[in-house]
Order: sequence, then structure tokens, then C-alpha cells
Amino acid sequence: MSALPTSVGDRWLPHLESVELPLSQVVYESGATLTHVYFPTTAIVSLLYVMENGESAEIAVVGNEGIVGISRFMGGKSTPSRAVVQSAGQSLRLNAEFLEQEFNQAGAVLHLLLRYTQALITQMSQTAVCNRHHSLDQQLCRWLLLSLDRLKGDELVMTQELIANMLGVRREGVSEGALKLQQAGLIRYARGHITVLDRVGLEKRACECYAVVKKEYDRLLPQKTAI
Amino acid sequence: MSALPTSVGDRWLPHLESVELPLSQVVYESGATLTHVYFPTTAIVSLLYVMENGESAEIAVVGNEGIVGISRFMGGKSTPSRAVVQSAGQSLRLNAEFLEQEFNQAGAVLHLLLRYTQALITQMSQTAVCNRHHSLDQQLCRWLLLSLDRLKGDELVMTQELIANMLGVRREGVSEGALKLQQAGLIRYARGHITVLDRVGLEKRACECYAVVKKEYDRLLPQKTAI
DNA sequence: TTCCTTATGTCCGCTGTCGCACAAAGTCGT
DNA sequence: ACGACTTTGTGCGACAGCGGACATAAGGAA
Repeated sequence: MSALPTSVGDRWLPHLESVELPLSQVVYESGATLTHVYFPTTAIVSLLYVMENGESAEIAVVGNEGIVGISRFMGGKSTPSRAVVQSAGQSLRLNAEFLEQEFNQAGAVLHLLLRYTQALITQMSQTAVCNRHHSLDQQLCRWLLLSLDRLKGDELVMTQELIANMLGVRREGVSEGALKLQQAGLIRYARGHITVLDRVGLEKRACECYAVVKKEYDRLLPQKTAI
Repeated sequence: MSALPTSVGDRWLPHLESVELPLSQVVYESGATLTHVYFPTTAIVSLLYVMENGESAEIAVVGNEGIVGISRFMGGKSTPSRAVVQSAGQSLRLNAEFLEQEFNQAGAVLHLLLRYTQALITQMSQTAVCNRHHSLDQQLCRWLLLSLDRLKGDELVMTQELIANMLGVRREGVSEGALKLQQAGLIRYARGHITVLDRVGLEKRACECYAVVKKEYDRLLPQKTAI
């Protein structure tokens, strides 16, 4: 965060410490609680996800424009993406300006919002890893499970075409994958209706990505959350 | 954010509004400034990235556990990933507890940190899209450019093996890609040293992902940032 | 019922990337 | 200068997923 140290100036200076970061040094380990947050000046740090089998993929790269360790704390007005309803239903809605006022007073609500953001970031990272390393069949299982967790019951109302669009693959690939799952007795489907028969079986076929995301959501957003 | 509305209670209630979200509705469009933030109850909303050619990939899925529109505002203590130094050099370091105290007082520093977080999220999203849809050659160009932006000069000190690990691909693939770039006169390299000769040429060969990420970093973190 | 639209099943050749094996060339320590 | 190690080049078979073309089947509307 190149502009940060100089402008914050006097208040931060006594707490800022210059360190060397040699090649291949692990700045923080998966799952570890950070003791420091880093603002690289000339170093570049890669955020990397390492899978169970040792394969890995870079999620992002951080240089002097940024911060390593955002998980230890957590605006523009828009984001370069689109949001599409994937399943019809109800929703609550809050005025953004009001939310902004709330937010400016910080407090417990703020921290909840930020924890959710961290969970969402985990999901995005895992999506990147999954896209790189896992088969269409595995990704289909992951996707079904993630959707199922967000619905009551065991039925999804969505066509294979829609799923293909969400995963960014061909519809035919989803058809073949779904057929295998049906033949294995894990799901049953017909014309836009998918019923999950064997949830545990799906979890076994899915890659680790589903479990990682689920675990992190549970950790960061326990149901008993009280503000 | 299932726990949020009930616990915040009286203060938020007058501002909360229940709406229907029909299938295929666009909740917010790429690049648009949001007027509302959504807390789905029974609906599921997919965050989708649409490429220039119309192909798309889902970045994340949000149900009643979450929020649609985090870009309109923005804590666990760790994250399920590893951070590895990718290029030796110096760095500043700030005590995390001190940062947390600063943070709790909100203010301008907070907003800068959150804007950076949003830029980082863009990079993660784009990585996921890129992994899904673009060739190794394109991704190599993107990666070289992103790294180059974080260094002074035009030379990268890193082996093709390391690059392969970062991209999550085979070393041989990187070798072939690098060879093409050298034969095209865009780069020159030897045993862990890569010199970029034609930056514009690299940008032309890269997929749109590089430009999207760069543009968003520039928008959210302009160099003249003052606190 | 009949027709039309939507959803799913199946086949084929093509291409990019993988996994593996090994050669060639450069660098470093002694 | 020599050997050992690191880095890069190259060839080859295997295979997942793509693109395209069609066939089949299940609602829904008239």
C-alpha cells in the first residue's frame, strides 16, 4: 500500500519495522494466526493455495501496491461483475446509503460484514483453484453441494444449461456428469428439477474445495452469531 | 447474512424492505453503482463474470448466509492459504494488534484498506475466470505483466519452474510459452532471468484479465491517494 | 390432441494440456 | 577445469473438454 505509510505518518511510524523477505520465505502459513501484516516495498508476495495432493495455484499477487495479511483485519462503489438470480425467492434489501452511515460508526456489525467478506474471498479463491485442477465431474458435485447448502430441502430447480453457464463449461459436459451421478444413485433429475438422494455420496465425489469453503463459512459465520 | 437482521433489530428494521427476486434477474450490473445491498433469505444469487466474447464463469454463490453487494461497503484471524515470497526484497511490517486498534476507530485508513481489499478480490475473481477460459500462453502474458507492474525495471528474476508453480501448470508448458514469446521478440530470458523487451506486445497477447485487474487497481488505489 | 418449445442424450473429430522421459546447455563449487 | 546440479528444450502417447450436429423426449399452449 504504497501511499499508506507516508500519509499516516507519525502515528504509524514507531510501529513500522523494515524486514528482509528472502526468496521462498513463507510469510504466513495456511490456517495460522498472523502476528504481522506486511506492506511490501520491493518484494512481491504470492498468495498460493496448496491442495491436499500438493498441487498448488496462485490466487493473487501482491506488490508495493498492497497488503499481505488482509485476513487480520478486513470502497469503491462498484465491482466489475454481474449478479444474476440463480433461484427465484425472497430477499431482504437495505438502503446502501443507510448502510454506509452505520458502517462509518464501526462496531460489531462492521466486524460481521468483514468476516463474511473473508468467507466470500475464500470461496472465490477456491473457485480459482478448482477451475485449474479439478474435473468437470468434481466441480459439478461441489456446485450442487454449495447450492444445496443455501436451500431448504433436497431439490434444486435449475436446468443443466444454467449450471453449465454458472460453471463456465458446455452444457453437454454437465449432462454427462449428471448422468453419471444419476446412474450412481446420488441424484435424480428431470427437466430442470434435480433431487439429491445421497448427499454424503456427492461429498465423496466432490473435490476438497467444497469442504474447505464450507468449513471456512462455518468458522467465520457460526449460526449463533450475536451482535 | 441470516443472523444480521434480527440482532441489529430496531435500528435497521425501518430501512429493511422485502423484495422478490425472479429467476434471471440482474441484481446489479458490471460497473454500476449499487443502490441497495441484498441479504437473500430464500433466493440464491450467483456472482458471475462475463467476458468480452460473452463467455462467463461463476465466481461465487451467495445464499441466506451472505450479502450481495459487498462492493458498496467492505474477521477471522487467519485464511486457508499460504503466502510465499516470489521475489526477494524489502518490506515494511506493522504489528497486527496495533493495526487492529487503529482499525477499530474506523476513519480514512479503514476505507483505504477496504478499497485495497476490493481490488484484491477483483484479482482473485479474474484468476478464477482466467483459469477456466484462457490458454496457458495468455495466462503467462498476464502473469508477466502483473509481476512487472510490481517491480521497477523490466527484468524478472525467476525460473520457469517457479512460474509454473505459481500458475499451477507444468514447467514444460511455461517453457513452450516462453519460447514463443522470445521468438516473437517480446522477451529475452536465460536461466532464471527474464527481460521484457516489448511490453505492449505482451499486453496484446494477454487475455482481457490483465487489463481488467489493472484498471480496477488504478480506479480503487490511485497513486495520489492521500489520507 | 397436436404442435412447438425446452430440456436432455449421443456421437465425432479436434486441440490444449498433462505425464513422462530424456537431451542439452548453462552455472557453481572445489 | 572438472563434476554436479540447475535450468531449459523436445518428443510422444493419453485424455478431458470443446464445438458442432443431431436425435430424442417431456411439458405447455392452442
